[in-house]
Amino acid sequence: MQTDELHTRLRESGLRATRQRSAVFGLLRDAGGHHSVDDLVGLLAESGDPLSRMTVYNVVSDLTGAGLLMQADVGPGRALYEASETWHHHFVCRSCGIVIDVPCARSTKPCLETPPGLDLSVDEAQVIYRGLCPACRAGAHPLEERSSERHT
Amino acid sequence: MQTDELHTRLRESGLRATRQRSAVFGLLRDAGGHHSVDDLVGLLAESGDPLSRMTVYNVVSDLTGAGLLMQADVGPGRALYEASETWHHHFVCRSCGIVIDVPCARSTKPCLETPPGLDLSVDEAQVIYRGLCPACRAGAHPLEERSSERHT
DNA sequence: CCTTACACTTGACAATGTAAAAACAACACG
DNA sequence: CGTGTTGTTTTTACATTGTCAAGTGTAAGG
Repeated sequence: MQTDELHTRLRESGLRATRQRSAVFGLLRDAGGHHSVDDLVGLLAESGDPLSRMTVYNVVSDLTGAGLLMQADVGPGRALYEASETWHHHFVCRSCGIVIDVPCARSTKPCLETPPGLDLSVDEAQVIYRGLCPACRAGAHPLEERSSERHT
Repeated sequence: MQTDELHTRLRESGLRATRQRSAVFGLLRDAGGHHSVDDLVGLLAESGDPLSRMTVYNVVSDLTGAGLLMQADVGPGRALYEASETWHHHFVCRSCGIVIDVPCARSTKPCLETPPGLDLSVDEAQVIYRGLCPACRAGAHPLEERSSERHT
């Protein structure tokens, strides 16, 4: 992850290549995973390049609009961002909350269509899988008992 | 939607039948649609039965845990609740933000499985469809221009 | 009725996201 | 290589959403 390559990627996407954008984009690509804005602010401060919270909000918004980042749909609450190249979905553990990427069967978007009869133009369909991760299923993190889930 | 029926539904689900729980449950069933907690607080105040914000948080949490309500996955931000009986997904308009129910092809949960090779026990899969609703596609609400969506 | 466990309320607080204006920097151009 | 324009970053203040803890109230079984 060279500075020059980040610069080029930003310019190619029609954005000005600023130090702050390179820092956020590079961090998300190098660290991988899913990160909230405040998460990124903390990581950047640790790495010796502190950015204001507002700047990180601006940067992730701009980079997401340009397609360089994507917002991970993991339910209500804080927004998570990641730098993956390929479209995929997410598994969220009900017990520990860990987020695990799930490959998408189709490589093109949208990977699912709405049933016929609805006059909706879908350009993207993101799936949230919920359940227990291997560790929690093994009883490693019995933080919350969720017996009596009575969903139909 | 009789008071007695609400009372019975609550008791059947193992919950105490309080005025507040009946009010929230009845409102969501009668009004339909997807509502945030503050939304509900406002509607209840208008209807002459004001409840504290904390109470509404507690009630929707209890009723969701009992399976009487479900949380609608519509992306990061505020949580939305609804009283639908059948499992379904949601379409979210990128322009106006309207949420439209989308029937689920399978009636049993989970309606989607993760690809093989991942050791995950999925009990639920919820899909978020994004795109433009008919009104916005017709140019009725051109609030945001989102040209140059460059997702891979 | 009366008791008791559970629910509701209140007030303060934490976390997350947004708005507006001034200081600053990228980069196209000469 | 300077320089001006335009977009970016920063700061400060604030709005929204959700949580915690302690005290009061009430549903429901005996």
